[in-house]
Amino acid sequence: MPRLEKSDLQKIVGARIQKLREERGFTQVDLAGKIEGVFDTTNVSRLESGRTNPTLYNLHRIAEALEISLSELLDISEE
Amino acid sequence: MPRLEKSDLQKIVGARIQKLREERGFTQVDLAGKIEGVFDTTNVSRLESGRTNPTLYNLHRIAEALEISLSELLDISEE
DNA sequence: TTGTTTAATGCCATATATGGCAACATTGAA
DNA sequence: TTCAATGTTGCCATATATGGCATTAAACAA
Repeated sequence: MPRLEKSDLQKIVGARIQKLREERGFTQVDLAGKIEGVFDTTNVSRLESGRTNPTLYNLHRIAEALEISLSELLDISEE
Repeated sequence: MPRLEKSDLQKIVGARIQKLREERGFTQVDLAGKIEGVFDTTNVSRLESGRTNPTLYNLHRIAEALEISLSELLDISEE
């Protein structure tokens, strides 16, 4: 399969975050609230829709809030 | 174990990149050259030393260059 | 209908990741 | 010694992630 472009990677990871969030019955506001420290709900929406290129630390904080490891959050081998 | 702070996470991931790079016998210049597109060697040094908070796409490109999955690159369960 | 919840989006300001280059120190080979 | 290779750091400019807020729209309930 071809190289994953930046925007495609963002979309895949964003869709994965959304799927994991919905599986837990969280709204975007819920998720932002569970994330350690400051995290704007606007950012949840942007990340889930793949509009931005998230940082390591934010991915880590999202994984924490979803109670999953960073490695599992970024396991996109099924995509 | 306590929450991982931002700078600690950066250091752990940076050390992991360095370890994987050295296992492959690459210099920082080699690694930067193997990364798809533009990637400055200065950035390799900064990321390995944990001074910056890398983005998803750059972590993906580094994983590609190291011929490892993104998920494996970020598997820090041993740290 | 009206009101609420949820999510997306536009805008702006700020913080910071990165590119790029120069300077420097260290190491080891010639 | 001199030279090259390697890595770090400081600096600056640019790109972009994020915070924060307002607006909009859809879905649904009262």
